Amino acid sequence: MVRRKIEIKLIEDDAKRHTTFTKRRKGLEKKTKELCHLCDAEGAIIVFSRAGNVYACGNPAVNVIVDRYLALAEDNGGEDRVHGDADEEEAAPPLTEMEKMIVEAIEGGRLAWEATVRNLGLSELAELESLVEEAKRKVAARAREVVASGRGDIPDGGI
Amino acid sequence: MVRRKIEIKLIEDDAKRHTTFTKRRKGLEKKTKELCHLCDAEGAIIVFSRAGNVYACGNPAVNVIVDRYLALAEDNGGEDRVHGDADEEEAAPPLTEMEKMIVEAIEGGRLAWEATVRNLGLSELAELESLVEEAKRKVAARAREVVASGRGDIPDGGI
DNA sequence: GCGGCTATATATAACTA
DNA sequence: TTAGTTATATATAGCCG
Repeated sequence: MVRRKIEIKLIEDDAKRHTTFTKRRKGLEKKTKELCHLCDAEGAIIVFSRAGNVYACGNPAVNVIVDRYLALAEDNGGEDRVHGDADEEEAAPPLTEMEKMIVEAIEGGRLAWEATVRNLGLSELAELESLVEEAKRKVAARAREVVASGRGDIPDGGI
Repeated sequence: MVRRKIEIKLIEDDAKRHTTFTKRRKGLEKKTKELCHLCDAEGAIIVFSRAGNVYACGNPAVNVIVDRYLALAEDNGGEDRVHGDADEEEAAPPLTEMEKMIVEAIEGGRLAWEATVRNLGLSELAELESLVEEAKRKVAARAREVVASGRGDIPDGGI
């Protein structure tokens, strides 16, 4: 894909293969997140390297996606590829409203604390309150950092 | 990515969002397969559209990948120890206490304030800061509410 | 082995049929 | 809608430090 086109076949050289694995895996993760953000979708990617290491990332969480997939797969006989097609858009959201809000709040950078907070108990509230305090400090610190560096743009292609 | 750059934010228009979803999903599937072939890896990608439809593909099979993932996740007490996760790598700063606590307090999912904040520009920071402020007020308000009602449990399952 | 740095190969947003 | 087309934005293979 770049300075020279390559065939999609096993890369024999260990070092090269590992480098490619790392780069492409990161690219996949980035694109997975982009898809979720752009389309209000939820997904996860799980990859096992040849060495057996696991790399997974997902929105809202890999476990959530996996569990839901398994639940549906049972109904479908566990096919390699499940389809639901695109005609009946606007079906019931798979996630609860609260989950969606949290996802949006956190992943999308927009907060919907109202609903989130409403579902917390006393202990969680106390904990969360201090966390919010801390979060505020970090945001402020980062803001100063940005101002100090004289830049107001986004450092890298971050999502 | 093309005739005009777009920001990675929810696409409001239904038709456009769906088109993008389809194209990007296919692109992801293609790249997932390429990664597997190039690096002798095994992986799967699972995506739920907003409508709740599932799209999954993997090598050797989604179920195999999913099962192996779950087996590993169990040994590790969840996905916390799994390599890649949300917005940044494990290589980067480890989870802060704040992150861990928020994760626990809210959903058991994951987020990475540190990484998120690090990728924000000035305007986004300003916005986030005010949101954090607001969140703090709401948490406090809710805390008083809970105390007043003499209960510390969760109102109801939904929202 | 990681983090840049290009030069290309791909992916894909907007458009058209 | 569901496909092609095209012009750009991204991803990334091969190198370096």
